Amino acid sequence: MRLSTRGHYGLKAMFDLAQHYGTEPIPLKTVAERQNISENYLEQLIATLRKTGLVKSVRGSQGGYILARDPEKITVGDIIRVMEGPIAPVDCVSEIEPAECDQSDYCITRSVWARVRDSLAELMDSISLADMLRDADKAERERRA
Amino acid sequence: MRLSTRGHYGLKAMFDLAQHYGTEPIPLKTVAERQNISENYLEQLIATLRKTGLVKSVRGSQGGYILARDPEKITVGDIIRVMEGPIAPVDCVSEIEPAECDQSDYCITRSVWARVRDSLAELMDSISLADMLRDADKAERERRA
DNA sequence: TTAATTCACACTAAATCACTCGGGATTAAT
DNA sequence: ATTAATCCCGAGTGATTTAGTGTGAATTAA
Repeated sequence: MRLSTRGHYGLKAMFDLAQHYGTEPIPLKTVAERQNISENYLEQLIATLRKTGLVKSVRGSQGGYILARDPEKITVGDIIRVMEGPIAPVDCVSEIEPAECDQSDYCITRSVWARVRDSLAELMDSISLADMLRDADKAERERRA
Repeated sequence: MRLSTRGHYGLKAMFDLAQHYGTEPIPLKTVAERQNISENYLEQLIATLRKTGLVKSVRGSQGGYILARDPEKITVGDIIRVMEGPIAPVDCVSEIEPAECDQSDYCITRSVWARVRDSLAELMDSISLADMLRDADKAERERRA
């Protein structure tokens, strides 16, 4: 039950952009340095985020990336689905196009994985980037207190 | 967020043994055929289950495998931890020995994955093989009705 | 014109996955 | 005592995925 670095880094990068939402575009290099991710690799990952409409790019000097919409309207689930594919502990309970399975009618393990899938999806869909910003703020205040 | 076949097949095999708990030992061949898993491969997997004390084996002719304890006392979480390792969407929130991370103090994405881990663990620990047997029973009755 | 940047695409070493295979050890049944 | 059924063990393997690197072209602000 692990995420690959795609999802892991993807969320980090999106959170970084959320922390600078509303300002100038952030160059990838900056995000990569701040989040400690290989720039070349992150370039590939953010291409996915751009193609699926989660971020927008500004080309040329002084360019960079910005969130495509308000942090309130982007959830962890959105990002993970884009970076890792549909939520599916096993193929036969994929959110989209569940794989055929010889015994799907009476397979009880399948229903366990469906519950796991739903629980994962519900949790990840309930956390927005804005929620994370608020948590970061709170943690920051507590650290200073 | 996928399980490998280790966890998937592991649970299937354990559920199969649960369905025959209290009778003679079940030969691996039978489990493999019923669950549609390669016998050679399942042999490897069940070795893990035996070494960690979830099943017991009876060697020799008429031998096979039996659950090491009551289905009520074995949870999906027990099986998945044995087959897939500690629950950990990302290494820095592993249930055991979380990997060091340069920014663990203030990393908000980390706290997201900790919540995901806890939610996964709570759900999987709450489902026992006995629960699954009851569900199977219920489904069976409904199918006949 | 230059420097900073995104964008596209090809490549790759290492790890993991999902097995197969061969053969030895143990034991019930005959 | 022999046979057949079974567990047990370790080695090997092809395919896929992972986590990158590298090269160079296109775009644009300064």
